[in-house]
Order: sequence, then C-alpha cells, then structure tokens
Amino acid sequence: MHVAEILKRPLTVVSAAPNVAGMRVLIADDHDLVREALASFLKSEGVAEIVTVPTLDDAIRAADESGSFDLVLLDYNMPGMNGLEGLGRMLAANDRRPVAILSGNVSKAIAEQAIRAGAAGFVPKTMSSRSMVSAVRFMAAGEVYAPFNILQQADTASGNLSQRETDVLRGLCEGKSNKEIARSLDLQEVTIKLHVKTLSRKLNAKNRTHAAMIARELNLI
Amino acid sequence: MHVAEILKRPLTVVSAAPNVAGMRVLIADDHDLVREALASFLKSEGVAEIVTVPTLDDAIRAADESGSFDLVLLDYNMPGMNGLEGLGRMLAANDRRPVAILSGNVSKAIAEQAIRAGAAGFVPKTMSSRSMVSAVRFMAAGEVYAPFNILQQADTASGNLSQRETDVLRGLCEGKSNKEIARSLDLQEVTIKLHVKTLSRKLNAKNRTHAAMIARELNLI
DNA sequence: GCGAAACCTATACGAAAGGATAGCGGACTA
DNA sequence: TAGTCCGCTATCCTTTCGTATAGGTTTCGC
Repeated sequence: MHVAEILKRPLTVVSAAPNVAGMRVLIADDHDLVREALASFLKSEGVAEIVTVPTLDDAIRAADESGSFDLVLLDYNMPGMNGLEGLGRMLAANDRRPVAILSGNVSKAIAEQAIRAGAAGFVPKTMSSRSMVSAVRFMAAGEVYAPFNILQQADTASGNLSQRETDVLRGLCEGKSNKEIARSLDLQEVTIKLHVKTLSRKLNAKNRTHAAMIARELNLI
Repeated sequence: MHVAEILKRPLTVVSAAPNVAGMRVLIADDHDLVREALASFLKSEGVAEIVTVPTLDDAIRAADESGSFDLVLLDYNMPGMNGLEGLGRMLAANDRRPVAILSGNVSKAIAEQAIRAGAAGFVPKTMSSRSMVSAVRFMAAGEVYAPFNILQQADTASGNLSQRETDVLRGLCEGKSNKEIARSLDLQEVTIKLHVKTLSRKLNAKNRTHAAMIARELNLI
C-alpha cells in the first residue's frame, strides 16, 4: 500500500476540533510512565481535558460514561487489544470519532493495517513529544496521520504476502499444524503446505518455526 | 528463584551516591517519549546531570567519553541490546557501577536473568514516575531493586526450564532443526528431541513452533 | 552409600512437514 | 480471444518431528 492509497481512504470528519483549547483526549496505555508523559505534555499545550486509562476496557468504559472524545490514543500492546480488534471496539465506543494507534514498535505492517481498519493515525513511541503534540492536533482535526519515514520503509516482506498466506502465517504463529490450519480455513492440507513453502521463501525462513518467529519479529501479524 | 536468593547476590557498591543532588544518570531508550519523560521527572527531582541516548552504542560511548554514571537505565528492547548481552557491555563501560534494566514487558524471567547478570535492578515501564524516581534513588545508592509483585509472579514456566532446555529453546527460536541444534550444542539429535518434548510439555506448547512463540511471548529467551 | 534429579544416548515407529511436479478454474489484461 | 497470473488441489517421495521405551552417567543432598 502506498501513501497515495492510504490518503484515498474516505475520511468521515464527524466533528472538527480546530483549537486545542477545548479538546478532550483519552489516552489508553498500560505503561504508567507513557501515560503520565503524554498527559503532561498535552496538558502543557493547553488541552482542556485528558483522561488516562491502563486498559482497553477502561477506555471503552470512559467513552461510554463521559461521552466521545475528540481523540483517543490506543496503545497497540495493551491488555484487551489483541491486535487491531480493540481498535474496532474503541471506534464504536467513540461514535466513530478519531481513534489513533500508539505503538512501541515502528512497523509499517501495523501502521498500514491500523489505518485500513479506520484508525485516525499511527503514532510510534519513538517520536518526540513535540512531534507527538503536532500529530495529536492533526488527528483531532479529522486528518489521517502516519509518519512519512515509516510508510517509506521497504516492503521487506509484508506487502508481498497474499491474503491467504497471511492467514496461514497467522495459524503458524498460533502453533497450529497444517491440518488444523486447513480445517480453520476450510482448505486442503496440501494447500496449506504450499502456502507455508511459498510464504517461507518470501520471508527467507528456513521452516515454519522460523517463519513464525520472523513474522513476530516484523510484527506482520 | 526467590526474593531471598536474589538478595543473596553479593553487592559491590563501588561508590555510594546518597544525595540525589550531585547524581549523574544515563538513560538509554529508543523511545523519545520515554526518554523525555524520565529525564523531565528526574530533573524535577533535582538530579544534577541527565544524559539521554537512543541506542546502546551511544550509551557506551557516553560512558567512555564523559566517565561513569551513578546509574544507567537501559531499555531491554533497544537497538544493540540483544537480550542481556548489552547489559554486560554497559556494566564494563560504566566501571561496574549500577546499571539497571528498563522494560516494557513485565516479565519475571527477564527480571531474574537481569539481576543474575549483574543488573542493579529491573524497572518496568508500567511503574508510575513517582515509584520510578524512588527506584532510581535506591539503585544509585548501590541497592538492588526489583518490584515485589513481579518476583511474586507464579513460575508459569521459566524457572522450571533447565539450562539445556533453555539452550535448545534458543535454537528453536532461531528456527533451527533438531540436527542443527544438536551440532551447535555438540549433542545427538535424539537428545534434542527429548529436550524439545519435555520443554514443550513444561511450556504447555503443542509443538516446537508453539514453544518458540510462547518463549517469545514470555520473553524467556 | 543412597535416592533424586538432571543430563545424555540408543532403537524404533507413526505422524507431520517439506519439496517437486502437474493439472484445474477464475480473473484480469493485451 | 488468447495469454497469464493466482489460488487451489492432487500425487509422490524424502526428511524431519514427535513419542515411547530403555538404558546409561554425573551431581547433589541426606
């Protein structure tokens, strides 16, 4: 997926929040340190209300109880998220208003998937607080944010994998046998073998275990 | 390993740094946000000099050029660290003075290994800045710090693995075949098979791939 | 010295994975 | 419409894995 394609994604700006002053922001991260840091930086920028929570469930509850936020920042690795499933739940809880993914690992794969899944942006924790504040402002205004350098990353492997191959790879990462993967995808075992072989070649993996580890390493799943 | 055993580790207090005022602290983390947050919190506590760097190599260079620090905080997941190997290098560069491990994942396994390897402590990022500051002060004074609740975690798996099993597990995580692992450990293939079986049982893994993924998940390697 | 535990080896067999080759049908395009 | 790419299936064969059973050694504490 190229930058152009990402930007083609239809934007539904439910409500613009141009000035930082009146903004309500929800930060969900299980790292106390990160929560405090983000909150204090945004506070010093004049964000009106900042709510911080340590889990996805708390985040959803917060949106349910106190109404939707101008922007929600969700940590990718956080209790309850499992992958991007949590993103969908949070989007629903926030009335489809901007929800962005915060992540410790800079991964093009995750960034692309997140934005495809409706995220308002992808914010790596390797960013400085200054850039972070800019991104927050940008996303709260209804724009889609993703660091340019991440999108520029070479497609080492991810983009090359077909949908089926990705499905099979997910099965590998769960430690399933070919037979089990075949059953869950309603395919024949031989087909799975073929996919495992081709996907391993694409990832430069020696075998299924190696492929699974590489997938983990690159955050392909 | 129990708390008592950890505390039995001989402490070599090269130089005590009782008052925070004159302290020099080095923070190495590839997350800009975390660096800035830690630095600002410690600064507000009156730490005299704080140096922050984004990689292990930069950290070692900093210690080489400007002399050893009263405390070094090393992110476990950071370019150049690979596991606890970086800890050893940093300890050498810092004249064996306190070096602590900072980690995003709360893992008893890592905490134990780190302290066994000579770390001044294990600080999870889930800690609040207040606790973090206390821990920093504690470790800079030559004490060994580890959150009690982490050490209390059940030995789901880690402690149960023998040395050999850990070696084999490392091979699994590199995607090696039994034969390759056998060669690298100078053992017979059958022996590796045995270890893979027992280690998989201990980890509740269905097969080698599953075992490798679980090991990654729990940061056993 | 004895038991316990961790470690290593051997043989053997069924299950699973890996690899090669070939054929089929749908989709997309020149 | 023919060519081509892609995904799925099939057959065949070799290698590797997983498991079981049956030993053996060393090390440690009691």
